[in-house]
Amino acid sequence: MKTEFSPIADTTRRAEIVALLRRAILTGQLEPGQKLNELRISEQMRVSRAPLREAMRELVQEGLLASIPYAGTFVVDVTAKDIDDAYSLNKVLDEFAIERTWPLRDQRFFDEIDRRHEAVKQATRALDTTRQIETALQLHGLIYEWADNSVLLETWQRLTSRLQMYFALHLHARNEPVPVEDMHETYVRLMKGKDMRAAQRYAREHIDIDFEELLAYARGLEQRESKGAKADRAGRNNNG
Amino acid sequence: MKTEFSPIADTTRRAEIVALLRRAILTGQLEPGQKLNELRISEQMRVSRAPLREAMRELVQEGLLASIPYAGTFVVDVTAKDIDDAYSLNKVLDEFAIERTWPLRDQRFFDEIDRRHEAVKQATRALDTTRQIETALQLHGLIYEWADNSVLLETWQRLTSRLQMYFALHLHARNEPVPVEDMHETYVRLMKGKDMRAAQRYAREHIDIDFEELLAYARGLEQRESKGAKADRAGRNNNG
DNA sequence: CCTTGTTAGATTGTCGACAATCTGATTGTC
DNA sequence: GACAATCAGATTGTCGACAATCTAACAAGG
Repeated sequence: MKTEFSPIADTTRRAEIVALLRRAILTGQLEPGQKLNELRISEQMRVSRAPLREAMRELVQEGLLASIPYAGTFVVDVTAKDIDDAYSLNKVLDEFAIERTWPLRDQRFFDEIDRRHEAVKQATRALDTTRQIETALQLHGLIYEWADNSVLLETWQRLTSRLQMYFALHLHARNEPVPVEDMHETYVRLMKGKDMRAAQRYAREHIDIDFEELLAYARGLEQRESKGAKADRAGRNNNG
Repeated sequence: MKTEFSPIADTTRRAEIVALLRRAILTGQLEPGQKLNELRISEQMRVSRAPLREAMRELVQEGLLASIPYAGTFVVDVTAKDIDDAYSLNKVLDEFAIERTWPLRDQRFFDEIDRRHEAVKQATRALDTTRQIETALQLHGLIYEWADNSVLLETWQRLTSRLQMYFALHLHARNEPVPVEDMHETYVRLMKGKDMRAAQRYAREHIDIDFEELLAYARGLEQRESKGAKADRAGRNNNG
């Protein structure tokens, strides 16, 4: 037989802790700048500190946490500039991803983009903001998964996770009804069409719309100078 | 007084272990696919396994190691496609980095680019291949440091470290005299000039030259299927 | 009042030992 | 001889305890 098996699930506590913490950060359960007390968390999770600490090191490298030796590990405090940086880079990467994906589109691609689009619409109807963000990013991520470039995909995933965190926080703070209109209809149609340039152009503008409001919100928070921000700056000194 | 102090050095064993391992991988002391035995390494370094394991988790997220639960942690086995992926992405990023750096160039920039160029020339004269790679990448990295985009810089650093590893391995394997000619003269001149498009164009071609040979070498190794390659594929399953 | 030295408590970093899992050889069965 | 079951050794994952370091409160001195 020629059945395809996907890799088996990670069965280490470490992996589960990583997943738990990541989700907590990305959904805004853990706020930016907040300190993570190892003993407290390990007791809550009924785990020793060893796997917890290893999990935290992973998340530090992933860019979601920042640590200062002997002081603690904190949820990163993303500044408006970080958002802006990610946003401008995203525009460039999108263009590249679409270019690479374009000749590789096939029926499976079309089915998948429809499936993800459907997921967004469903979350929108259900007024589930968190899920809406998640599905929208997954829809957007398809071009990165399809571009057949592992480094590009990895880059986008890193970029994305931090954006998701801020999107979630943003909506959580405003706590207003989700726009019911579907902004992705055009995007999907263009990605299935024949004009690559048009798709690239629209992706750029599409990003603009999504980020505009987020940026304004982030700038509004700029006065706060939490400990997480300091950790973010001090944490990365790989440039010896 | 108004003296500026740089952050104090990390004084944890973990940080030193990370630096040690990273250097060993980037210089080719540790070969791709090689398994890292925790007990053996911890005894050699005279540390316990706890900080060593934490250090290894960091390097896994950094993309230099890959781990399989209960099987081990391995030096990543970069394939020709990985190189190709990184190379094509690098072209896009270079264009972006130059665009962002361009209006920010000042006297300090010119001084710094000269300094780094000088370091390359010195390493070339000294026939120190490892140092030559290191300095060349640092010269190239200036546009990323100057572009004032933290996400971009981070992306480039990740990209770079894997390339450095393979460059080192490549030269180590061939063990032939270093080209004495200076390929960076034109690049530096253009980066100091007034024509941004020309600089971008040259950067593209410059990358082409650097990577051409490396890619051919990597393709030649493609027959080998070591355990590290499997680990590389199995290690990343963040797409739930 | 401000600064400096001291100290107790809390938290992070590290260690050595134990449990869980994998690998490869060995044995027994057909 | 081929194959499955078993077992011993090695290696990774996890635990609980101890050491190193930080923080904040307090006292002493100017």
